[in-house]
Amino acid sequence: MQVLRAMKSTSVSNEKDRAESPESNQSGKREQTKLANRAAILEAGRQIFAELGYEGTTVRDIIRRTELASGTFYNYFKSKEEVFHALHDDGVARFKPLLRAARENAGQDFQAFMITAFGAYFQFLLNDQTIDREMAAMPEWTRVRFDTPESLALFDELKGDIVAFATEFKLDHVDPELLTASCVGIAQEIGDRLLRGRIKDIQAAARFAAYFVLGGSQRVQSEMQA
Amino acid sequence: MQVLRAMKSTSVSNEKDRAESPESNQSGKREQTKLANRAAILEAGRQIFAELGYEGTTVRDIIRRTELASGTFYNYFKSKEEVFHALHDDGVARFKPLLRAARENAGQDFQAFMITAFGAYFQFLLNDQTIDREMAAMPEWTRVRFDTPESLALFDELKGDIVAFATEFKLDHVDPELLTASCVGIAQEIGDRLLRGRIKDIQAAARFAAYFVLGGSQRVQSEMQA
DNA sequence: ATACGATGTTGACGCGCTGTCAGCTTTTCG
DNA sequence: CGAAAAGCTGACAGCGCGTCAACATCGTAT
Repeated sequence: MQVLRAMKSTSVSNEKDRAESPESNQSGKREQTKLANRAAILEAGRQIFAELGYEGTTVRDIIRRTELASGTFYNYFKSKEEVFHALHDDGVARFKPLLRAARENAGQDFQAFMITAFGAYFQFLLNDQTIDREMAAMPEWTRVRFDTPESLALFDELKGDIVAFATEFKLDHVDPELLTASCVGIAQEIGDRLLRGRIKDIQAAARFAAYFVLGGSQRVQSEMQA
Repeated sequence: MQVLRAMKSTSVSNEKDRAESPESNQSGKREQTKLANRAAILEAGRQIFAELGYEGTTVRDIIRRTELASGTFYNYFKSKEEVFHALHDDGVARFKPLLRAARENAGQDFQAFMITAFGAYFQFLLNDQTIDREMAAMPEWTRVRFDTPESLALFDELKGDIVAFATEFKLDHVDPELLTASCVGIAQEIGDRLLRGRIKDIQAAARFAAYFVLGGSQRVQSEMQA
């Protein structure tokens, strides 16, 4: 059963919409169903992953929480991995503007950028319904990490920002690759501890990370040029 | 077929060993077989994981590369996950003495400790036959990360060392939890890039990381007490 | 309104993996 | 040597996987 049929009973919108706004979005019934099905699978996936963990969930678990037949799943995703990637990319996409805002607001102030960026990341991790948040909360020993193209694009953007600031501040002996890697590593590891409650104070963590990176960069610069 | 039987044909040692050294190690035939079987499974696991990736391998793949029957696997491990953990822990156990050596040799020199420790880690990652090395080389988007008790013990040991140095150097406003997290994050992220060839120079990377941590800690100390 | 192709859904199917267990072989020990 | 213990073996039931022929629904031309 397509999910649209199930929703019809509770939903007020129907064919009239199409009559009133004939060329609004893709609002053929077919398109609507596709969107609804995809959304249903993603939502079911989010729930099941949170309950069973990545390893523990099966495509069947996901589809079972849905009104769809098992075969339908494969019209939308190749595997549970692809579902997870989509969920993950959602999170990345929601975070991206926050990073951009941090850069806009910081102007030429490297320190402000770092504090805002780390703060935004930690805040985002803890508050936003990102799939990674759910997963990190699980007490598993075997974790999964995702490097989707979307993630990598975010890293690249971050690297661009960092290079710009590094140039501005004459950090010409600081390898941007290493610097970006360090920032990412720090963010991930501290973020992980925040999610597990080993660390509590987000603002303190953000300031720590920011000062750490600033001090680290400068020290590397002075040591490396010697 | 137990692997011992297979080895017998090429192995010279046999019952005589037991007669000659009756109470050497656990050298009952039974004990020997158990050791050999376990080792065979681990070795097969190492190969298969490297070939198929963590997600891609099945218990059957592992056991098939062995002369054992499928049921026997479960006398030794509960799942492929447990095999992987054992392999991972092997690596951790081999690295531990290197970290200890770094601390011994450094004496009171925090900088020397950091350079040696990071260097040892990167060297170890690239040279030692650790299972993680094999896996990171694979071009997957979905990675797996392991926090075994063994890993966590290593982190704790590292944290102890770091706290000792932090105390020595009056870094009393630097949260040890955050500092350790940062060191681990930096090591992991740079290590990852080394494994994938995005970064080449191990020594430069080690110095970068060490100076970064030193400078970072000091900056945090001075900012936080203000 | 009707009919017809296009599009998407359904669920049963064959295959392979999982973990178990009764039966058997090998080792240990008296 | 013989009996008991240990542990190996492979068949088995259960389940998840991805596919696909049959079917239902939608879009569109007449």
